[in-house]
Amino acid sequence: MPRPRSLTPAQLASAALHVIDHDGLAGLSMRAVAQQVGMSTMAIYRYVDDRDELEQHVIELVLGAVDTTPPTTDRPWPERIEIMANRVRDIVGAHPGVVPLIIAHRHRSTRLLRWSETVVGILTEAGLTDRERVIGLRSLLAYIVGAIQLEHHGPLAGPGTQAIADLPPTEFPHMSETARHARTVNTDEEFRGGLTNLLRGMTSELP
Amino acid sequence: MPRPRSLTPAQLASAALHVIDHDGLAGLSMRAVAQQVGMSTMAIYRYVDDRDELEQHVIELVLGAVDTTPPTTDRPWPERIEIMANRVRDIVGAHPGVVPLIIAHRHRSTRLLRWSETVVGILTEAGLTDRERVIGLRSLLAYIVGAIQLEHHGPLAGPGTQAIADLPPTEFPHMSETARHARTVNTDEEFRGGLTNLLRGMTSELP
DNA sequence: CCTGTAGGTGTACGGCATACGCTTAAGACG
DNA sequence: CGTCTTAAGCGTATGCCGTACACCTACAGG
Repeated sequence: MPRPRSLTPAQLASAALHVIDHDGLAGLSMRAVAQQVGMSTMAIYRYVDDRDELEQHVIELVLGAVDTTPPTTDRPWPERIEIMANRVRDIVGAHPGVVPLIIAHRHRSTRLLRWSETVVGILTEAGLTDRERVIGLRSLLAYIVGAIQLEHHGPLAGPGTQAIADLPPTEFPHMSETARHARTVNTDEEFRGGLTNLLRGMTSELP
Repeated sequence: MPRPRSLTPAQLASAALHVIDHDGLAGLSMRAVAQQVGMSTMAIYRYVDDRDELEQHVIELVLGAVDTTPPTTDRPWPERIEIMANRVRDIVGAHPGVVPLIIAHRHRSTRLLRWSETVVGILTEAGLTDRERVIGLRSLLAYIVGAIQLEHHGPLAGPGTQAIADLPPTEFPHMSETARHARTVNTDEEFRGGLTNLLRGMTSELP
């Protein structure tokens, strides 16, 4: 009976994500999204209650692309966890601006819960105790979230490294030395290296 | 010759921190800080160029309380790293609102650089290679930053756990099971557990 | 006491989220 | 085909925000 909507919710979320990818999270505003979809600012409010809800749709759009099905069980479990971690990093890394949104809205994302479900499943198969699973899931999340943020907010291998390399070597001997080597470690190796350490620590708890 | 300032920069930063502790990072505004110090909004600009600089002063105030001197060397190096990590967590955890600021301004904080200098020093004494030190420092930072954020933005042991425990057990069997046990792991144990795993992984790289 | 300088203030502008009320497009029904 | 109903979409206004700019003024040096 009434006038039909001219936009799907997915189109709206996609427009908001486009704004973020293009102008960063700081560029995200109801006005900018409205312009992106070619509507007035207030028209957006026919689709979402407020900005917060728009953000939720954006992260659901992004995380919706993460494959949450368990990897094949013919590999050792740390490798399977690594696959799960990389799936998140690959998707989220393509949209670094949304990282703060994911942290803020994380407990409301069914997609992330499903990812966690799969991860805990792998940890259970691996034989970890209840307590070890709690700590394992949390520390994986903490590491992944922290690593993605640091990577996309001035990576150590990047312009930040230059600033560190320029530190007075007398006051910061180790840091200026480390910065020299940091350039030779790319971000993939860095992420993988830290994750491997974390997993190795979890493994060594086992009998 | 001119009129003297009626505020020290430290007093200003402290006022801003008070606002953050009281109303969260979202409550931080030039107007709010001005009211806190009993001055007009624009008076703040006699002390800082812009909001960004005010934020830098806040994190320097917070991180300034972190002891960056190397711990006594009579303990094994992973314990010394743990001491360093706990020093940051204790201070920053008391002001969770500033965590996003620390991430944003981290490469400009001399205090955090000094902390890193000490940590890398310990890793060097431990015998890690250049490459391992780069990865070690970065993964420690990533873990600490991520863990503090998760902890103060809906901890798994806390109200967020209830939401997870209420998930349909048929769809999320592992998560609802894990949530039941999560309540018995307090945040200190959680942080310590993940850190221990990470350090164990780094240790096992050694000969 | 006078005066130059910098500290502090008031006002104003453009941008933000969003409440509210209006106009209008278009499917449903006669 | 005409009309009616209902939500879609829009314009305006309010109260936040950071901050530019012009102004007044307290005070240390002379």
